[in-house]
Amino acid sequence: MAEPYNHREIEQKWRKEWEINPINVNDGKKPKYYCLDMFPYPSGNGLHVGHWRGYVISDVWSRYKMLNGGHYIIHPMGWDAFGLPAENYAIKMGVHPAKSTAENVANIKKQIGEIAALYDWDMEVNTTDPAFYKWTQWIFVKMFKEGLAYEKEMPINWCPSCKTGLANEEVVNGKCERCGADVTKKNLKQWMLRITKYADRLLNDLDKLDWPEKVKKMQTDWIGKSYGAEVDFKVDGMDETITVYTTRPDTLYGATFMVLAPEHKLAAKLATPETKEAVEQYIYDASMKSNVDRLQDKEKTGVFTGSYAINPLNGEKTPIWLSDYVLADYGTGAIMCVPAHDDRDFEFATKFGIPIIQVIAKDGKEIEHMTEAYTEASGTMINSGDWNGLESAVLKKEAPEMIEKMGYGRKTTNYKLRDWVFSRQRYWGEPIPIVHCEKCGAVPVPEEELPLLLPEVESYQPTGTGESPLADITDWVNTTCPCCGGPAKRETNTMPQWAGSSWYFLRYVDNHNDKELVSKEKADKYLPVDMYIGGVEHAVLHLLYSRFYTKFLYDIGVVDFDEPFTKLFNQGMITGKNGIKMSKSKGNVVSPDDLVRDYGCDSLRMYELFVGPPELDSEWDDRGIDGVYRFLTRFWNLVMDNKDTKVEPTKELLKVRNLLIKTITQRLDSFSLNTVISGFMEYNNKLIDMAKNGGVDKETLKTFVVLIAPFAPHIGEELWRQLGESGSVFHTNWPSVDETALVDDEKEVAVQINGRTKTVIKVPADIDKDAAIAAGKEALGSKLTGTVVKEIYVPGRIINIVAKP
RNA sequence: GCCGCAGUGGCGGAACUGGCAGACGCGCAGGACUUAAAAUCCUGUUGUAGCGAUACAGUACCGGUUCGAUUCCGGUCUGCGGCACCA
Repeated sequence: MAEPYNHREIEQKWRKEWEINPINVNDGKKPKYYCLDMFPYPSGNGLHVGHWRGYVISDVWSRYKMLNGGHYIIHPMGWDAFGLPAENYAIKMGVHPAKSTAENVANIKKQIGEIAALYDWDMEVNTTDPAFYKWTQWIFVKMFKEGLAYEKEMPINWCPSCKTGLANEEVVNGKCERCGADVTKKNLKQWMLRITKYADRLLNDLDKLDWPEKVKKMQTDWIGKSYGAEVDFKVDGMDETITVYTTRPDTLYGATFMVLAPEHKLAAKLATPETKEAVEQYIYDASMKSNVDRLQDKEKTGVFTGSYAINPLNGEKTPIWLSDYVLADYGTGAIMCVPAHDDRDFEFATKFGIPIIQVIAKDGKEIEHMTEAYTEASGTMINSGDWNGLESAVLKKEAPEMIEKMGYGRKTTNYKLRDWVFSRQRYWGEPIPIVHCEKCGAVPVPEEELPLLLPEVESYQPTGTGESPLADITDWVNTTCPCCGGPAKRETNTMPQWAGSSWYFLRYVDNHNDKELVSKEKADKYLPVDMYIGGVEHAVLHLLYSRFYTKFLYDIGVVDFDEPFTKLFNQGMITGKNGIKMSKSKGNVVSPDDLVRDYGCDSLRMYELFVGPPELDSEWDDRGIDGVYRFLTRFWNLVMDNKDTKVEPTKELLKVRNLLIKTITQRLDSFSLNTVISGFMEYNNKLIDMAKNGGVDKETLKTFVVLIAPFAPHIGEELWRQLGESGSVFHTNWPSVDETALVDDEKEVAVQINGRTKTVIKVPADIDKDAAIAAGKEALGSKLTGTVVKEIYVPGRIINIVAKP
């Protein structure tokens, strides 16, 4: 009897051995494969089984790429360590965030070590390391010089709990993405990044990415490109023009009123003496509303300014209203309203008694009593002067140009994407490297003076006034202007957490370079990322920002690719019972540490994958790991009991071996990792059975060991040696399928009557249809009654006899 | 409200391109081994009827296409995710 499976001993043994003789080495000849995990925020809570899953997936994939293709694997790990949680922790405990961050990093690094992943810790980066954020600041300076970073005073999203401004992407349902507090508006001078300049490229280049369609669609929707026209309306009796944006210029004849956002610059000016008071009151009320109030208001409100705009097409006077359903910062902040063909305009017109003119015939006619807007762009134009009789769908496309030719406006496009609010009024972030000089304005810190170090501070407490805690450090704030040498003040806002994570993946491959962000040579050799693995929650935040940064760095010649992540895989979340997200406060966090101790790393790795399809959320159930552990024990026994086998491979054994290779490889390639594990179990059962009845051959056992090695590296390596091999199992080649071994002489075919299976028979693989049908009928015997009307034979699968009684 | 994804045994889930529904695992039941328990091994496990081979029903619901539908089409319900007055 061979020795029993002792996971602790084996795992310790190989962990040590791999440390001395690393298996993933760059000999300069092997092709590279860059497999990247989204780097974690080093939280004090440590890792739970959900974090593990992503890291296991990427490690399995890395090891597979190493075996199948002989790649040198770039598989780094680092720390996204700036940001609010560390700062809040520091405030609470009175400890410097740098200190708590360092402790957390050490702890999580130890936990990650338990996964036995191939991480190359020589490549490690930390966004809070001055040697790293030097380049985060450098990118900002470059953006400033290119006109992509600019200052602007405007009402921004403000989280009253985090006491900082937020980017649009960080506001979810009117609430702060981080803490869930209701987001309000605040007027602040902010640094902005002109991401909108890249809107078209960010949209179009999605086509060349091997990403989940879901994420591409989310980015497409977020960018929100629309096609339409700007139309100029003259204000009656005033020397003013109001420009509106519309995607439905075909309905221009149906515009019966116009609405301006209360923030529109003409809003107050349009008031007449009679309406002045009401208009000013409305503008004031709107300015007091928070995002959440605006979202919760179901009923439309508005006020008539007393002025009229002239529809350029027919000269009609249309009343100008103000309403907060029109957004100030989209399009021109003013819209033409066609109540007959727009739901919102219909609601508004109905409430305030404004005429409704139908200009597109529905089902060929004019509706007598309109109860809702007809929003389809299909039907013939009516009540539309020269445009009568045209098709709405055609006109919708052609109208922008027609309007442009007539001189009433121009063809244009619009985006939902807004520029990126980049200032945070918090301590724990990269200082924005700008100096404000009264004479020279905003001046960047000279590149050779970077990094601009984050100074020590007495209190990290956010001030809540819109100023960063850095503003209190007068001897840091007061400086000289790099431009004129006169007295000047430093920018005291810091960058958002996304700043470092938008480009960190470039730095891993050249993390000690203090002359360049990344050297040309290394960038060419090792970048971009071939496979990026992480949660879907970053679909429009981190993943959009990273694409923007990469495109910018491409434009200024730092890298010669303009998309950072060729392939993306989003793993699902591991949740507690009933799909509840694992969190400390819910008390449902499952720690991997105990499971590793009791079952071993290999078992936990496999179980992480076995719980469900990797792209879907899965509920964690501790009990299931027993099944994987039993499987590994049985597999261990199978190999150990037969390691000295002298059995020659039979035809049957060859077939099983090649089917195993084929099944596992196919499922791996399609990322169906849960069924890879069930496949292993199935073939393990089969081989145990064959071992008892006639035995198994050594080559089949070796093959199995190679296939399982990426999933259970320790047991794989140990059994590989037990089978008499001297080198590492990871330096061998992924086995290939011998198709000739899979050719059958006989096939099992289901015999059906009217599509219902009655029996299964064996037929020669090359049998022809008539013979197959005859064999099927014979097998059915007396079960086949009535008149046969049709006979179907699908080679190797089905014989179906269609009979009528 | 709009867009996307999903709905299969007691549970997690499988089923390649329309071809034997429920692989694999958990749990459960029975048995073997044991003084006993744990571990391990064997057998069974969608429902209904039957001792039984077997028959019928069955992939959220209603309908359609097809020799044949978990898979394709139309409609309904439920759950999850994204967006949310974007003109």
